[in-house]
Amino acid sequence: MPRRTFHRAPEAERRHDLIEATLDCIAESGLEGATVRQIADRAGVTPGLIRHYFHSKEQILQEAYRVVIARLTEKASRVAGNPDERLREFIVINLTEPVANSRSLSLWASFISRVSVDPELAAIHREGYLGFRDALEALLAEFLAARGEDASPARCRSLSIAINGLLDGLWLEGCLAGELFGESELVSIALATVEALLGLRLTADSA
Amino acid sequence: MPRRTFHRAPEAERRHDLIEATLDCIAESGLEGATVRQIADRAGVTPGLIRHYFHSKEQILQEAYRVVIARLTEKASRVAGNPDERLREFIVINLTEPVANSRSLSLWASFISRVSVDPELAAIHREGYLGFRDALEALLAEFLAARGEDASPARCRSLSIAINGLLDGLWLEGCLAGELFGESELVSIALATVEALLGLRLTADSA
DNA sequence: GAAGAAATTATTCAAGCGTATAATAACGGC
DNA sequence: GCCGTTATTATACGCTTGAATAATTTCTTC
Repeated sequence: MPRRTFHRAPEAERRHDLIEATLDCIAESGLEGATVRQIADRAGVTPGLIRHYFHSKEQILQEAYRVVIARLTEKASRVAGNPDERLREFIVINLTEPVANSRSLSLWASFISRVSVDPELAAIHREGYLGFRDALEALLAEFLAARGEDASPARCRSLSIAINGLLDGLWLEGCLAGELFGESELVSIALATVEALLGLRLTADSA
Repeated sequence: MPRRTFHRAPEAERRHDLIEATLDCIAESGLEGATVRQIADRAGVTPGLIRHYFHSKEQILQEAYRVVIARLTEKASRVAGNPDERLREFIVINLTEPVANSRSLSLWASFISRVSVDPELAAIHREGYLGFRDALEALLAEFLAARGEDASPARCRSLSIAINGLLDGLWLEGCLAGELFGESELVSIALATVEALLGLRLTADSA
């Protein structure tokens, strides 16, 4: 019985493939479906190889979580334009594809359920979360200042907590049961709510 | 070696104890920590007994999820008083103990991550979720009507989606990192946001 | 093209899993 | 106070899990 043939891949590529395979497994059948054997299978390698690149299964899960968080936050950190457009864009991005879809939620929820158990995951989580809220707070401060409104730290903090909560909640609902909402209904609701909260219009064309 | 002694418990009590033990295990170490043996251990019985009361491990998890959802929603469904007070109370309840704490989140997140995998859990979830949103929508309609405001179905729907999202998100943040927020800070923020959204004050003393 | 390094496979292990079945002890009815 | 019912324990089975180790193939370098 001949050994199966294989090719040696660059370390970065192999690690990337293994993490992608891990995410696929989790998205498809949850954390308990992400066994070393399943992951290896999907990546087209044998189980032993995983432990050649990662100390343990825990470690590959941690690195996979970093990737998930990065994808959930990177898009939003790259908004461009004037303060109006940036704030508006931030809201839209977080409530539409590819940030908002059922796969994202599956991944997020799977990891969240381990955050309270695994301190390492908790650290990764907090870092991503605080970064997200800080970005939103900066956006708000900038926006309010440009409009000549009160941009005091206390107010920005309150507003960013509220808007962050709103976005989280709507994102969750949209991912969980997107078919219950009309096309871009959640985006409209989010924009209207933020406008009511700020007492200002978010013009789409304020260039 | 003598057999260990035991006492025969009424069916309802034993089922209740087994489900509580299941929730304890999940809250403490996640779904993968809730093994038949661990659950039995914590309930002070032997593993075999679990299958005397539940067809399978899947079934005990489903019933445990029903309990979790019931606890997250039952408190809010029992608000009393005039429309003002009821809406206000609904908000407060959902952002304070015992609905909002890290244990609730652990349980919720553990199950949510299985909702996309197990159709039976998905059904249980949807039922609880829709009930919650309907309750909120009814509360809103009542409140707006009492104030003589526009209480059209379309408006109530939009508002309830927004407020539901806000509450979900703030609940999540509070549970995940309660120490980042001041005492009742999230409640204040939620109330202020809802007031801005409705364009009305939620007086605490409008009896 | 031979040699050496190391990436990859193959195989094995002990532990833990959910489940099944048989033995037994507790309790209610008589 | 015995007796039948059945809740509960005890034991065992087959399977999967994460991990460890040894064998082998690939690729680079000279």
